[in-house]
Amino acid sequence: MLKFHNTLSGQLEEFQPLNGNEVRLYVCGPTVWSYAHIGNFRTFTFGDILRRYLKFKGYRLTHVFNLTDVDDRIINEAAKAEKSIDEFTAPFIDAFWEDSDALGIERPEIAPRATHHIPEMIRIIETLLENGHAYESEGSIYYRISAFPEYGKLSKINFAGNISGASGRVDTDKYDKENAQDFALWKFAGADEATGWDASFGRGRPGWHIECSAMAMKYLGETFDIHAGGIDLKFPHHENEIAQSEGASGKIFAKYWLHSEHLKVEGETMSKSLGNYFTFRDLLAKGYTPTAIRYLLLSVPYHKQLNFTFETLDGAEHTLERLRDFRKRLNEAKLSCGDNQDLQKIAKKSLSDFEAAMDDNLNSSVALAALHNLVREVNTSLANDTVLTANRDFILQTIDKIDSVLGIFGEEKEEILDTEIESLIEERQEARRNRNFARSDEIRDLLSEKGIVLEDTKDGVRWKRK
RNA sequence: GGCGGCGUAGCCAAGUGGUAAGGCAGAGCUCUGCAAAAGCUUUAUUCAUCGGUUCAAUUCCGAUCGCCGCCUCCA
Repeated sequence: MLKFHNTLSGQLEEFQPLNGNEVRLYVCGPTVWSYAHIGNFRTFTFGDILRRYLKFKGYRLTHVFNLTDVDDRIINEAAKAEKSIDEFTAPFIDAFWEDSDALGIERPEIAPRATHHIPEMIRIIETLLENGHAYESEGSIYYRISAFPEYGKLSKINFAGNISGASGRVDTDKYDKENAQDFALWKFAGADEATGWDASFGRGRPGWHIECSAMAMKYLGETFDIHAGGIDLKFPHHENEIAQSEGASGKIFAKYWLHSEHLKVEGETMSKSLGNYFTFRDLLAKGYTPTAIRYLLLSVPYHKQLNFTFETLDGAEHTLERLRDFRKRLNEAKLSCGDNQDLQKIAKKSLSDFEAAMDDNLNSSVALAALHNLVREVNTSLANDTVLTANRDFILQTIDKIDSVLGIFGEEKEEILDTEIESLIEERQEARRNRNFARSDEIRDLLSEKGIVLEDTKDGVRWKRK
């Protein structure tokens, strides 16, 4: 039975879709004003695990993942670069999908962009103006918190206990708002401003939160199943999405709210000033592989902070090598016909352990442990020659099922060596048969320089790339 | 000032009122002509500290120390 920790209730809840076997999922995507960092990708990897696990459970999925391609930062940066918004964001959008694909993050069914949904946002704002949930002030449109008594139900923020502007970010004098907590739905844009859209209530640009309300409701309906995103979006972004959407529709916006915790780097907040800020691309440039990064990102349950360290990332590289070696070895092993019932049981248990772990609010740590236990057991059996042909098929199927969610094994590709290397390996085997170890060691060193590692096993020589 | 989370072996970590998953690193072993690689085994009398509740606490309660986050830029 699949259970999620629902931020809305603050409790672990059994997951029950609103409509039969169909799940409608919205995950907040990136603001495409620069390259996404590994913290961003922790959340997006979580979204991917959520998506894949829902499919694993047999649900039919509509997954919407937005790209925020308009906000003040983008407008300013684009202006600085003397580019249009589209020109400015295009390379970052391309880069984002490139990174995302490399990390094995499945493409969502729908990936809408804010700039393509301005009319939808305008319509919601019109509705909110009509029903008294919004008001105009100095050309901008604000949401009237006092018209939505449930405001705060997601983040559970006690506004009474707060010092106004405790974070130093609230500039209450800047806008003429009825209430300091009221937030902008539409920001006035004067005729001199390059970026603006015309609306019945005046020219301007959308506030940050309205895009998600508009795109979620357009593609998933006024009420849908799951809304997910990073913990920092809980307030104000998601709180405001709820206020806007429910204020306009009068219906519950999303049934389950899932939030992923942040990652830290070497125990500290990731920040540019600390010099521990890494984009996905930074890590690739350091020689790390996308799957190891993915492994690290999913090795800790999404709802707990993850401490990213390079020691762990090095470890993840090795762990993945072990997993891939395992699958390859199992595939290539010379087995006798038959079916070892003990091993079948072990494989079945691993799969059920995996599922039980994921059912428990996506506990990926325990899910990985189930996989590792299977690998260890089968390795032992391989060494004892107790793996039989039927076991291999079943174990490989089990691995495939688990990996349909984790996505860490990668494609099993037939690697081909060039003939020069192949003949060197053959020459070394010949030298070894003739006990010409000087020559065989020489060849081994030569191959090592070429990045080929040899493994002398009792079944012959195996090779792999470093 | 308000609110939330965390502190488990060298590192990353899961976890539960009944005595500590998993991965990496380390060590030992197997294999090997020797290596390497690979595989296996092993690694916390103990879960920040101090009290309390309990037959029993890492797990519940309280205090203390330390770390992280949110309180209208944020994944």
